[in-house]
Amino acid sequence: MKIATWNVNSLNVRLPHLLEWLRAATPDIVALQETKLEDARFPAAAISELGYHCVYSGQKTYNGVALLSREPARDVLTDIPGLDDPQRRILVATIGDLRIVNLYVVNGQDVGTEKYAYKLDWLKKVTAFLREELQRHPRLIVLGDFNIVPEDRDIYDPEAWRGKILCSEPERAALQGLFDLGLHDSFRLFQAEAGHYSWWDYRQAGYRRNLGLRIDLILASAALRERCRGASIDGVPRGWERPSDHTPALLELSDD
DNA sequence: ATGGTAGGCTTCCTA
Repeated sequence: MKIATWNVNSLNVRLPHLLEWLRAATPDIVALQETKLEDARFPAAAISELGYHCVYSGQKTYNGVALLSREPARDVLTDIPGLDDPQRRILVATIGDLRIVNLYVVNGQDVGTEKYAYKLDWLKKVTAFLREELQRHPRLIVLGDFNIVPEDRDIYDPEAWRGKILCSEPERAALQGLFDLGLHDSFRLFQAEAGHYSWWDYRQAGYRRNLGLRIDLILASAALRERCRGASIDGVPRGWERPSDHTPALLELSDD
């Protein structure tokens, strides 16, 4: 089965891209971020026509997460213990025999700002939740827009970004905290090369110049590691007209 | 140090 994550940067604008990509890529589970839609405006009908069930947690203008799946989602959570957050950034559900956690991690704006402190606090609380969730659900997938560059090989110019937002040591330490729970960056189970990216800034012709970052990740728990068959980034949608600034990341998992 | 582009219901905020 294929599991994917994609920050669509407005599902209202990107719905045609999403539908085209679903037809082409035929994923079984898709986590979306930055839908920027209130739940009443979620385009469930258009998506269900392609054979997907939808659950979503959205808000006007900002944030918003959704899960699309061939099988219906069960035991859905939009809020987690210890994190009282009006921002819609988390969606947890059981799909088949997998527990899925879709995250739109806080961007953090700039190191040292209020939003940066919120990012680190948010990550601390989500990590505590995931530690518990792994006890309840060993077959756990945590995926989404992490807004953290894991390593120097995941960014076009590591020296220019050293210590900056998305690359700072406290952010990388927070991501390492997730790895320490036994969650594996599935892309790196299959690909060691530098130069594979999932996001390019709209500004300064970032995509044309390939000034990319790999910040969209699919983490697989230790119990799922043996079922991982391949991981990839589908760069095609980033090249379409009026694209999201992110492109989808994928994980292929065997059925058992 | 700043600004560049994109999306939203906006005369700026977020990324």
